[in-house]
Amino acid sequence: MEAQRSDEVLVAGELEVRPQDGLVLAAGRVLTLSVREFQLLVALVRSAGRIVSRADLYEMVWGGPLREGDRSIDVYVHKVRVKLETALPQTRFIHTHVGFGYRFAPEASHPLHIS
Amino acid sequence: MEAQRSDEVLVAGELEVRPQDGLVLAAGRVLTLSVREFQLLVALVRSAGRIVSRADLYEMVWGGPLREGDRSIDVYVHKVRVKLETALPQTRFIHTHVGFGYRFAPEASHPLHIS
DNA sequence: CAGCTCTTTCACAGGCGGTTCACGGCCGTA
DNA sequence: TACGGCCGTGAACCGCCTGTGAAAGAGCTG
Repeated sequence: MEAQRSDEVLVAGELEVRPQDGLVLAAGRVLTLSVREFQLLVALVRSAGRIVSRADLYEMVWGGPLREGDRSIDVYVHKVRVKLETALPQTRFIHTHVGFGYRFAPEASHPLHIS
Repeated sequence: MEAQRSDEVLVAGELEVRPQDGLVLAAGRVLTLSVREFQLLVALVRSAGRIVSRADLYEMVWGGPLREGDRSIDVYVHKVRVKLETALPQTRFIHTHVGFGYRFAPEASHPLHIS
């Protein structure tokens, strides 16, 4: 059963998402996202820590099966990344796992140099 | 608390594998593996403690008979070993049994009684 | 209808990953 | 010692996946 979500607040690092209000706060300041961008972010945040396949992500946000050759997800991931990056440059939120999908998790942008 | 049933989690020492999420955690930190590397690791972990022949391993991961002269398994065992070793230097996970195959089991890298 | 924003599609490029090769070390055996 | 099977390992080849800017299409507002 679903949890009571009328006052759901998702927090990830400096990021705060309020699904029912259509509101995103980055370090306390309002982030302006389009509908699709917002839906995608919510889907990712709700799956935080796990890798979500493109097919599942598409199903969650667009509500249908991902068609062959559809790149919408890539484009929107990019758009959301740009906005998150602009607002919180020191943190990376959306991680690509080639062949698997995307994983949402706040991590430092500049981990100690790997040599 | 949330009850998640299909959430199989394989644990071996500091290593944690979540087959359905495509996720591997080493000492709590995300380990990035390619699809093949991940499949191979899952196959090995599911056979933990037993020696698995190359033929069986190939069958499990590649889904077909191992062809004469195919070295893919050796290459991928090496790749996985390198990543596990990098993340958890103090433990050896994949052991070679010459002429038989590989065995997965977390064991200390440096037996202290040998000088 | 005009103009705007949002969404989707297109095209190109770079990088990643799967497979195969090649070389070398180790270990039995003749 | 010489040979051959088995395995470790670095690297090349090449196709596919993903990032990304831009164009085209769809929808909203006045």
